[in-house]
Amino acid sequence: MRRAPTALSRVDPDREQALRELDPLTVTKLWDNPCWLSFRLNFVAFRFNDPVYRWIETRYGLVRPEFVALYAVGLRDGVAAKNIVASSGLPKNTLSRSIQKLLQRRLLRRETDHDDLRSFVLYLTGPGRAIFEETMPLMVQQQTAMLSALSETEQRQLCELMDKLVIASPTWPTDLEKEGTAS
Amino acid sequence: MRRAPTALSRVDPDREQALRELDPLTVTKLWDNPCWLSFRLNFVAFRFNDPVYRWIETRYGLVRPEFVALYAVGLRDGVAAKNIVASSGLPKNTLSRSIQKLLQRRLLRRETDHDDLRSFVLYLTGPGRAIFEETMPLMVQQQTAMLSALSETEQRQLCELMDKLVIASPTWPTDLEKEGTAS
DNA sequence: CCCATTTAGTTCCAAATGGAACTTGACGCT
DNA sequence: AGCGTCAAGTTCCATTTGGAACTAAATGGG
Repeated sequence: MRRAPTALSRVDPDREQALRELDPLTVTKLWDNPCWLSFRLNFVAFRFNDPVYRWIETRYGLVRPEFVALYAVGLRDGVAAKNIVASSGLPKNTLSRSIQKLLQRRLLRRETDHDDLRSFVLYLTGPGRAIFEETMPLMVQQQTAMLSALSETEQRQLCELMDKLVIASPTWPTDLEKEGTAS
Repeated sequence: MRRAPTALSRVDPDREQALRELDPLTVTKLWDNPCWLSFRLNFVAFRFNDPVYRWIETRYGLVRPEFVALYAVGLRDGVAAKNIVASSGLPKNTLSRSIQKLLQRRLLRRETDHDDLRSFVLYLTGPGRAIFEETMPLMVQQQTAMLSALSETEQRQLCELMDKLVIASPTWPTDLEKEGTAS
Protein backbone atom coordinates (compact mmCIF):
# COMPACT_ATOMS: atom_id res chain seq x y z
CA MET A 1 0.00 0.00 0.00
CA ARG A 2 2.98 2.34 0.20
CA ARG A 3 3.89 3.69 -3.22
CA ALA A 4 2.24 5.52 -6.08
CA PRO A 5 2.01 3.67 -9.38
CA THR A 6 4.21 5.97 -11.42
CA ALA A 7 7.69 4.53 -11.64
CA LEU A 8 10.12 6.85 -9.89
CA SER A 9 13.09 5.07 -11.34
CA ARG A 10 13.75 6.41 -14.84
CA VAL A 11 16.54 8.95 -15.04
CA ASP A 12 14.80 12.08 -16.20
CA PRO A 13 16.41 15.51 -15.93
CA ASP A 14 13.06 17.33 -15.69
CA ARG A 15 12.02 15.04 -12.91
CA GLU A 16 15.31 15.58 -11.12
CA GLN A 17 14.72 19.30 -11.50
CA ALA A 18 11.20 19.05 -10.08
CA LEU A 19 12.37 16.91 -7.17
CA ARG A 20 14.93 19.54 -6.31
CA GLU A 21 12.49 22.46 -6.49
CA LEU A 22 9.67 20.88 -4.53
CA ASP A 23 9.58 20.46 -0.77
CA PRO A 24 10.55 16.91 0.24
CA LEU A 25 7.14 16.36 1.82
CA THR A 26 5.49 17.44 -1.40
CA VAL A 27 7.60 14.88 -3.23
CA THR A 28 6.44 12.22 -0.80
CA LYS A 29 2.80 13.22 -1.20
CA LEU A 30 3.13 13.11 -4.98
CA TRP A 31 5.17 9.95 -5.47
CA ASP A 32 5.13 7.92 -2.32
CA ASN A 33 1.48 8.20 -1.42
CA PRO A 34 -1.14 5.53 -1.99
CA CYS A 35 -3.62 8.36 -2.58
CA TRP A 36 -1.66 9.79 -5.47
CA LEU A 37 -4.78 10.79 -7.41
CA SER A 38 -6.30 13.22 -4.97
CA PHE A 39 -3.00 14.79 -4.10
CA ARG A 40 -2.02 15.35 -7.71
CA LEU A 41 -5.46 16.73 -8.53
CA ASN A 42 -5.35 19.09 -5.60
CA PHE A 43 -1.79 20.07 -6.39
CA VAL A 44 -2.45 20.94 -10.01
CA ALA A 45 -5.77 22.60 -9.22
CA PHE A 46 -4.12 24.72 -6.55
CA ARG A 47 -1.49 25.92 -8.99
CA PHE A 48 -4.32 27.15 -11.16
CA ASN A 49 -6.69 28.45 -8.50
CA ASP A 50 -4.19 30.28 -6.36
CA PRO A 51 -2.87 32.74 -8.99
CA VAL A 52 -6.36 33.25 -10.38
CA TYR A 53 -8.01 34.08 -7.06
CA ARG A 54 -5.12 36.27 -5.93
CA TRP A 55 -5.32 38.23 -9.15
CA ILE A 56 -9.09 38.64 -8.94
CA GLU A 57 -8.83 39.78 -5.35
CA THR A 58 -6.14 42.39 -5.89
CA ARG A 59 -7.53 43.55 -9.21
CA TYR A 60 -11.25 43.76 -8.42
CA GLY A 61 -11.53 43.29 -4.68
CA LEU A 62 -13.62 40.18 -5.21
CA VAL A 63 -13.04 37.31 -2.82
CA ARG A 64 -13.26 33.71 -3.84
CA PRO A 65 -16.96 32.93 -3.40
CA GLU A 66 -17.85 36.25 -4.99
CA PHE A 67 -15.83 35.41 -8.06
CA VAL A 68 -17.27 31.90 -8.11
CA ALA A 69 -20.71 33.45 -8.35
CA LEU A 70 -19.75 36.02 -10.95
CA TYR A 71 -17.98 33.43 -13.07
CA ALA A 72 -20.96 31.08 -12.89
CA VAL A 73 -23.37 33.74 -14.08
CA GLY A 74 -20.89 34.71 -16.77
CA LEU A 75 -20.86 31.18 -18.09
CA ARG A 76 -24.59 30.79 -17.93
CA ASP A 77 -26.88 33.77 -17.77
CA GLY A 78 -30.04 33.28 -15.79
CA VAL A 79 -28.88 30.76 -13.20
CA ALA A 80 -30.15 30.90 -9.63
CA ALA A 81 -28.21 30.80 -6.36
CA LYS A 82 -29.17 27.17 -5.85
CA ASN A 83 -27.36 26.22 -9.06
CA ILE A 84 -24.20 27.97 -7.95
CA VAL A 85 -24.44 26.18 -4.62
CA ALA A 86 -24.89 22.80 -6.30
CA SER A 87 -22.06 23.35 -8.74
CA SER A 88 -19.51 24.82 -6.35
CA GLY A 89 -19.84 22.92 -3.08
CA LEU A 90 -19.87 26.21 -1.16
CA PRO A 91 -22.44 26.59 1.62
CA LYS A 92 -25.56 28.44 0.60
CA ASN A 93 -25.29 31.22 3.18
CA THR A 94 -21.80 32.05 1.93
CA LEU A 95 -23.14 32.33 -1.58
CA SER A 96 -26.14 34.30 -0.46
CA ARG A 97 -23.82 36.92 1.03
CA SER A 98 -21.53 36.91 -1.98
CA ILE A 99 -24.45 37.50 -4.30
CA GLN A 100 -25.69 40.34 -2.07
CA LYS A 101 -22.32 42.01 -2.35
CA LEU A 102 -22.26 41.60 -6.12
CA LEU A 103 -25.76 43.08 -6.33
CA GLN A 104 -24.68 46.05 -4.21
CA ARG A 105 -21.68 46.61 -6.43
CA ARG A 106 -23.96 46.39 -9.48
CA LEU A 107 -21.95 43.59 -11.02
CA LEU A 108 -25.01 41.35 -10.90
CA ARG A 109 -28.68 42.02 -11.45
CA ARG A 110 -31.54 39.75 -10.46
CA GLU A 111 -35.20 39.18 -11.19
CA THR A 112 -37.67 37.00 -9.40
CA ASP A 113 -38.20 33.74 -11.21
CA HIS A 114 -41.84 33.74 -12.30
CA ASP A 115 -41.93 29.95 -12.23
CA ASP A 116 -40.79 29.85 -8.59
CA LEU A 117 -41.39 32.94 -6.52
CA ARG A 118 -38.83 31.89 -3.88
CA SER A 119 -36.07 31.97 -6.43
CA PHE A 120 -34.16 34.67 -8.30
CA VAL A 121 -32.67 34.60 -11.74
CA LEU A 122 -29.24 36.22 -12.04
CA TYR A 123 -27.64 38.24 -14.84
CA LEU A 124 -24.36 40.07 -15.30
CA THR A 125 -24.51 43.83 -15.68
CA GLY A 126 -22.20 45.60 -18.13
CA PRO A 127 -19.44 46.11 -15.55
CA GLY A 128 -19.92 42.55 -14.34
CA ARG A 129 -19.48 41.20 -17.84
CA ALA A 130 -16.44 43.44 -18.33
CA ILE A 131 -14.74 41.73 -15.39
CA PHE A 132 -15.69 38.32 -16.71
CA GLU A 133 -14.37 39.11 -20.16
CA GLU A 134 -11.16 40.60 -18.90
CA THR A 135 -10.46 37.65 -16.65
CA MET A 136 -11.33 34.76 -18.93
CA PRO A 137 -8.41 35.16 -21.35
CA LEU A 138 -5.97 35.30 -18.44
CA MET A 139 -7.41 32.12 -17.01
CA VAL A 140 -7.20 30.43 -20.39
CA GLN A 141 -3.64 31.66 -20.69
CA GLN A 142 -2.75 30.11 -17.36
CA GLN A 143 -4.40 26.86 -18.39
CA THR A 144 -2.50 26.87 -21.67
CA ALA A 145 0.77 27.43 -19.84
CA MET A 146 0.03 24.54 -17.51
CA LEU A 147 -0.88 22.22 -20.38
CA SER A 148 2.09 23.18 -22.51
CA ALA A 149 4.15 20.36 -21.03
CA LEU A 150 1.82 17.93 -22.81
CA SER A 151 1.63 17.27 -26.53
CA GLU A 152 -1.60 17.93 -28.39
CA THR A 153 -2.40 14.23 -28.22
CA GLU A 154 -1.71 14.06 -24.52
CA GLN A 155 -3.85 17.11 -23.88
CA ARG A 156 -6.72 15.45 -25.68
CA GLN A 157 -6.13 12.23 -23.74
CA LEU A 158 -6.18 14.10 -20.45
CA CYS A 159 -9.37 15.86 -21.42
CA GLU A 160 -11.01 12.57 -22.32
CA LEU A 161 -9.87 10.79 -19.19
CA MET A 162 -11.15 13.60 -16.98
CA ASP A 163 -14.32 13.43 -18.99
CA LYS A 164 -14.78 9.76 -18.24
CA LEU A 165 -14.23 10.37 -14.56
CA VAL A 166 -16.75 13.15 -14.48
CA ILE A 167 -19.32 11.10 -16.34
CA ALA A 168 -18.86 8.24 -13.90
CA SER A 169 -19.10 10.58 -10.91
CA PRO A 170 -22.81 10.02 -10.19
CA THR A 171 -21.96 6.41 -9.32
CA TRP A 172 -19.26 7.28 -6.80
CA PRO A 173 -19.95 6.84 -3.08
CA THR A 174 -20.70 10.15 -1.35
CA ASP A 175 -19.65 8.76 2.01
CA LEU A 176 -16.70 6.77 3.22
CA GLU A 177 -17.92 3.54 4.65
CA LYS A 178 -16.23 0.59 6.18
CA GLU A 179 -16.89 -2.24 3.78
CA GLY A 180 -18.09 -5.47 5.28
CA THR A 181 -14.87 -7.20 4.29
CA ALA A 182 -14.74 -10.04 6.80
CA SER A 183 -11.46 -11.14 8.41
CA MET B 1 -13.29 30.64 -26.74
CA ARG B 2 -16.60 29.19 -25.70
CA ARG B 3 -16.49 25.41 -25.54
CA ALA B 4 -14.42 22.70 -23.93
CA PRO B 5 -12.47 20.42 -26.24
CA THR B 6 -14.30 17.21 -25.39
CA ALA B 7 -16.87 16.45 -28.04
CA LEU B 8 -20.30 16.60 -26.52
CA SER B 9 -21.91 15.05 -29.56
CA ARG B 10 -21.57 11.26 -29.31
CA VAL B 11 -24.69 9.49 -28.18
CA ASP B 12 -23.59 7.90 -24.94
CA PRO B 13 -26.06 6.55 -22.38
CA ASP B 14 -23.68 7.13 -19.45
CA ARG B 15 -23.17 10.69 -20.49
CA GLU B 16 -26.91 11.18 -20.87
CA GLN B 17 -27.27 9.79 -17.38
CA ALA B 18 -24.62 12.12 -15.98
CA LEU B 19 -26.16 15.12 -17.70
CA ARG B 20 -29.47 14.31 -16.10
CA GLU B 21 -28.08 13.86 -12.58
CA LEU B 22 -25.86 16.93 -12.52
CA ASP B 23 -27.08 20.47 -12.03
CA PRO B 24 -27.34 22.30 -15.37
CA LEU B 25 -24.77 24.86 -14.26
CA THR B 26 -22.39 22.05 -13.37
CA VAL B 27 -22.86 20.67 -16.87
CA THR B 28 -22.01 24.07 -18.31
CA LYS B 29 -18.92 24.38 -16.14
CA LEU B 30 -17.75 20.93 -17.19
CA TRP B 31 -18.50 20.96 -20.89
CA ASP B 32 -19.08 24.51 -22.03
CA ASN B 33 -16.27 26.23 -20.23
CA PRO B 34 -12.99 27.34 -21.77
CA CYS B 35 -11.36 26.56 -18.43
CA TRP B 36 -12.40 22.93 -18.50
CA LEU B 37 -9.18 21.73 -16.87
CA SER B 38 -9.43 23.53 -13.57
CA PHE B 39 -13.11 22.87 -13.20
CA ARG B 40 -12.77 19.17 -13.85
CA LEU B 41 -9.80 18.93 -11.50
CA ASN B 42 -11.66 20.76 -8.78
CA PHE B 43 -14.79 18.73 -9.38
CA VAL B 44 -13.09 15.34 -9.15
CA ALA B 45 -10.90 16.45 -6.25
CA PHE B 46 -13.98 17.69 -4.37
CA ARG B 47 -15.72 14.36 -4.80
CA PHE B 48 -12.74 12.77 -3.11
CA ASN B 49 -11.99 15.38 -0.46
CA ASP B 50 -15.51 16.01 0.71
CA PRO B 51 -16.37 12.47 1.86
CA VAL B 52 -12.92 12.00 3.33
CA TYR B 53 -12.93 15.17 5.42
CA ARG B 54 -16.52 14.67 6.55
CA TRP B 55 -15.69 11.16 7.71
CA ILE B 56 -12.53 12.28 9.51
CA GLU B 57 -14.43 15.06 11.23
CA THR B 58 -17.34 12.97 12.46
CA ARG B 59 -15.20 9.98 13.31
CA TYR B 60 -12.25 11.63 15.06
CA GLY B 61 -13.26 15.25 15.57
CA LEU B 62 -10.35 16.37 13.42
CA VAL B 63 -10.96 19.31 11.14
CA ARG B 64 -9.38 19.65 7.75
CA PRO B 65 -6.06 21.33 8.54
CA GLU B 66 -5.61 19.02 11.51
CA PHE B 67 -6.00 15.98 9.33
CA VAL B 68 -3.73 17.50 6.70
CA ALA B 69 -1.03 17.71 9.35
CA LEU B 70 -1.64 14.23 10.72
CA TYR B 71 -1.68 12.70 7.26
CA ALA B 72 1.54 14.47 6.31
CA VAL B 73 3.38 13.17 9.35
CA GLY B 74 1.90 9.74 8.71
CA LEU B 75 3.35 9.73 5.22
CA ARG B 76 6.72 11.02 6.32
CA ASP B 77 7.84 10.80 9.88
CA GLY B 78 10.03 13.61 11.06
CA VAL B 79 8.76 16.46 8.92
CA ALA B 80 8.51 19.98 10.31
CA ALA B 81 5.61 22.44 10.22
CA LYS B 82 7.28 24.37 7.41
CA ASN B 83 7.14 21.29 5.17
CA ILE B 84 3.45 20.86 5.80
CA VAL B 85 2.92 24.52 5.02
CA ALA B 86 4.88 24.27 1.77
CA SER B 87 3.12 21.11 0.67
CA SER B 88 -0.43 22.08 1.55
CA GLY B 89 -0.83 25.75 0.69
CA LEU B 90 -2.43 26.39 4.10
CA PRO B 91 -1.27 29.47 6.02
CA LYS B 92 1.34 28.77 8.63
CA ASN B 93 -0.62 30.09 11.58
CA THR B 94 -3.49 27.74 10.75
CA LEU B 95 -1.09 24.83 10.73
CA SER B 96 0.61 26.01 13.89
CA ARG B 97 -2.73 25.86 15.68
CA SER B 98 -3.64 22.51 14.17
CA ILE B 99 -0.35 21.02 15.29
CA GLN B 100 -0.88 22.42 18.81
CA LYS B 101 -4.22 20.69 18.97
CA LEU B 102 -2.77 17.41 17.75
CA LEU B 103 -0.01 17.69 20.34
CA GLN B 104 -2.57 18.34 23.08
CA ARG B 105 -4.55 15.32 21.98
CA ARG B 106 -1.34 13.28 21.98
CA LEU B 107 -1.77 12.26 18.37
CA LEU B 108 1.52 13.95 17.52
CA ARG B 109 4.79 14.22 19.39
CA ARG B 110 7.58 16.65 18.62
CA GLU B 111 11.26 17.18 19.33
CA THR B 112 13.38 20.21 18.69
CA ASP B 113 15.42 19.79 15.54
CA HIS B 114 19.03 19.78 16.67
CA ASP B 115 20.14 21.12 13.30
CA ASP B 116 17.84 24.13 13.58
CA LEU B 117 16.72 25.10 17.05
CA ARG B 118 13.81 27.18 15.71
CA SER B 119 12.26 24.10 14.19
CA PHE B 120 10.51 21.01 15.50
CA VAL B 121 10.49 17.52 14.13
CA LEU B 122 7.11 15.79 14.23
CA TYR B 123 6.17 12.16 14.85
CA LEU B 124 2.94 10.23 15.16
CA THR B 125 2.16 8.67 18.51
CA GLY B 126 0.53 5.24 18.71
CA PRO B 127 -3.03 6.66 18.70
CA GLY B 128 -2.05 9.05 15.92
CA ARG B 129 -0.77 6.24 13.78
CA ALA B 130 -3.89 4.22 14.56
CA ILE B 131 -6.02 6.96 13.02
CA PHE B 132 -3.73 7.17 10.01
CA GLU B 133 -3.84 3.42 9.48
CA GLU B 134 -7.56 3.19 9.89
CA THR B 135 -8.18 6.02 7.46
CA MET B 136 -5.74 5.16 4.71
CA PRO B 137 -7.55 2.04 3.42
CA LEU B 138 -10.83 3.95 3.28
CA MET B 139 -9.20 6.69 1.25
CA VAL B 140 -7.65 4.15 -1.07
CA GLN B 141 -11.03 2.47 -1.37
CA GLN B 142 -12.63 5.77 -2.38
CA GLN B 143 -9.88 6.38 -4.92
CA THR B 144 -10.33 2.89 -6.33
CA ALA B 145 -14.05 3.45 -6.66
CA MET B 146 -13.48 6.71 -8.48
CA LEU B 147 -10.95 5.17 -10.85
CA SER B 148 -13.04 2.10 -11.57
CA ALA B 149 -14.65 3.79 -14.57
CA LEU B 150 -11.24 3.65 -16.26
CA SER B 151 -9.49 0.56 -17.59
CA GLU B 152 -6.11 -0.42 -16.18
CA THR B 153 -4.44 1.18 -19.18
CA GLU B 154 -6.40 4.38 -18.79
CA GLN B 155 -5.59 4.53 -15.10
CA ARG B 156 -1.90 4.28 -15.90
CA GLN B 157 -2.28 6.93 -18.61
CA LEU B 158 -3.98 9.29 -16.20
CA CYS B 159 -1.29 8.69 -13.61
CA GLU B 160 1.41 9.44 -16.16
CA LEU B 161 -0.27 12.55 -17.50
CA MET B 162 -0.74 13.96 -14.03
CA ASP B 163 2.86 13.07 -13.41
CA LYS B 164 4.01 15.10 -16.40
CA LEU B 165 1.98 18.05 -15.26
CA VAL B 166 3.40 17.90 -11.78
CA ILE B 167 6.95 17.61 -13.08
CA ALA B 168 6.40 20.64 -15.29
CA SER B 169 4.85 22.62 -12.46
CA PRO B 170 8.01 24.49 -11.40
CA THR B 171 7.95 26.23 -14.79
CA TRP B 172 4.37 27.46 -14.47
CA PRO B 173 3.70 31.15 -13.79
CA THR B 174 2.80 31.82 -10.17
CA ASP B 175 0.99 35.03 -11.08
CA LEU B 176 -1.53 35.95 -13.71
CA GLU B 177 -0.10 38.65 -15.86
CA LYS B 178 -1.38 40.50 -18.82
CA GLU B 179 0.90 39.46 -21.64
CA GLY B 180 2.30 42.21 -23.80
CA THR B 181 0.50 40.79 -26.83
CA ALA B 182 0.05 43.86 -28.99
CA SER B 183 -3.20 44.34 -30.94
C1' DC C 1 -58.61 21.80 -0.79
C1' DC C 2 -55.84 21.66 3.35
C1' DC C 3 -51.89 20.41 5.98
C1' DA C 4 -47.27 18.19 6.32
C1' DT C 5 -42.98 18.24 4.15
C1' DT C 6 -39.53 20.10 1.18
C1' DT C 7 -36.96 23.88 -1.01
C1' DA C 8 -34.85 28.86 -2.10
C1' DG C 9 -32.81 32.14 0.14
C1' DT C 10 -31.66 34.89 4.46
C1' DT C 11 -30.17 35.81 9.23
C1' DC C 12 -27.75 34.75 13.54
C1' DC C 13 -23.80 33.81 16.00
C1' DA C 14 -20.04 30.93 17.65
C1' DA C 15 -15.93 29.28 15.61
C1' DA C 16 -12.34 29.15 12.14
C1' DT C 17 -9.40 31.78 9.26
C1' DG C 18 -5.50 34.32 7.71
C1' DG C 19 -2.71 38.79 7.34
C1' DA C 20 0.52 41.14 10.06
C1' DA C 21 3.37 41.75 13.80
C1' DC C 22 6.29 39.34 16.97
C1' DT C 23 10.02 36.12 19.09
C1' DT C 24 13.83 33.50 18.67
C1' DG C 25 17.31 31.31 16.15
C1' DA C 26 20.12 30.87 11.61
C1' DC C 27 22.88 32.71 8.01
C1' DG C 28 25.62 35.73 5.50
C1' DC C 29 28.96 39.49 5.14
C1' DT C 30 32.59 42.23 6.46
C1' DA D 1 33.14 38.11 16.42
C1' DG D 2 29.28 41.70 15.37
C1' DC D 3 25.41 43.05 12.78
C1' DG D 4 21.73 43.16 9.31
C1' DT D 5 18.66 40.13 6.98
C1' DC D 6 16.03 36.02 6.71
C1' DA D 7 13.35 31.93 8.38
C1' DA D 8 10.39 28.80 11.85
C1' DG D 9 6.80 29.06 14.59
C1' DT D 10 3.49 31.69 17.59
C1' DT D 11 0.18 35.29 18.89
C1' DC D 12 -3.16 38.99 17.95
C1' DC D 13 -7.30 40.43 16.18
C1' DA D 14 -10.45 41.84 12.46
C1' DT D 15 -12.86 39.32 9.01
C1' DT D 16 -14.87 35.27 7.02
C1' DT D 17 -17.08 31.08 7.45
C1' DG D 18 -20.63 27.74 7.92
C1' DG D 19 -24.12 25.10 10.89
C1' DA D 20 -28.64 25.86 12.48
C1' DA D 21 -32.73 28.25 12.84
C1' DC D 22 -35.85 31.04 10.19
C1' DT D 23 -39.26 32.95 6.37
C1' DA D 24 -41.79 32.26 2.57
C1' DA D 25 -43.13 29.62 -1.31
C1' DA D 26 -43.73 24.99 -3.64
C1' DT D 27 -45.04 20.26 -3.67
C1' DG D 28 -47.69 16.23 -2.70
C1' DG D 29 -50.71 13.35 -0.55
C1' DG D 30 -55.21 12.09 1.43
